[in-house]
Amino acid sequence: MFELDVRSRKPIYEQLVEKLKQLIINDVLKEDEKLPSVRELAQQLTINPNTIQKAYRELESQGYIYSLKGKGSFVHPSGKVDNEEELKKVREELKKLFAEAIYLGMTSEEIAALLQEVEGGQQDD
Amino acid sequence: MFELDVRSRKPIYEQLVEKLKQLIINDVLKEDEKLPSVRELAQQLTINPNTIQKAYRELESQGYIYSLKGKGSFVHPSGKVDNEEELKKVREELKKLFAEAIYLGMTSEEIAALLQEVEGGQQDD
DNA sequence: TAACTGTATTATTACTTCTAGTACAGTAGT
DNA sequence: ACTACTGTACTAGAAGTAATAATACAGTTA
Repeated sequence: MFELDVRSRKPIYEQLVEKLKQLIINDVLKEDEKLPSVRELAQQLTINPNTIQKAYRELESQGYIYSLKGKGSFVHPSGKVDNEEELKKVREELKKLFAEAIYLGMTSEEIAALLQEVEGGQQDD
Repeated sequence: MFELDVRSRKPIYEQLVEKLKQLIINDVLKEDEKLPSVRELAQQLTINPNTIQKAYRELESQGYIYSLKGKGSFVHPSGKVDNEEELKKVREELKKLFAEAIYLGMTSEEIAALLQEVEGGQQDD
């Protein structure tokens, strides 16, 4: 499914959250699609089930997946995500990153071009 | 100068790097301005000098400040920062964040508006 | 009932952060 | 030369976090 860098300074469960988020955002994992079970994914990646669960819990609290006891964990339908808290964080991060990009010499045109690139890729894939 | 959240999950030195970066980017700390010495800032914030040094070392490696033995640490002039590695990271982060923002329901117009806002604030303050 | 699912708890190990103390080297003013 | 600043480096230990391991409980499905 994907790889993790165990030697990284970043915690494994954070890497997992990021990777899964990317897969969901880029529609590799479709709406309501079932994710691998905690134990199954743990076996595939040869890491502890508790670590997987921690990542799933985080993803659920951020609104990216939902979990049903006895059934499994599923991708939260994109349109129905209503996470104002998460949106606020993203806006703040965007502002910081814009300031940083400009400081490092990027023009707003370059940045806008990146945005268009990503926007196009969303429908396409 | 600023405050740190010791109870945060984030390492103190990382918080320090972020805060100082913001001050530099937003021109609160001007070009070639002298930063507080390692020991001085440590005393002000009541944290260990080694922690400050770690933050300064990180900021220097990212091109935001430069340090002169016996003299002090200073803000790197913005125009002369040429950190292609850092720029690459920022581009990647921007792409991820754009995808995430769109997924959470932001339109590219909203995102572009944020960019304009930040761009205007750079000259203004 | 059996075999799956998520979830929770406790204990232990491993790793990172942070602190503490010390030391060395360069700069500036006296 | 002396003093008092600067940055930098190193070792050792304490404290906190991440990751593992083992177990248990609850809900679903066939």
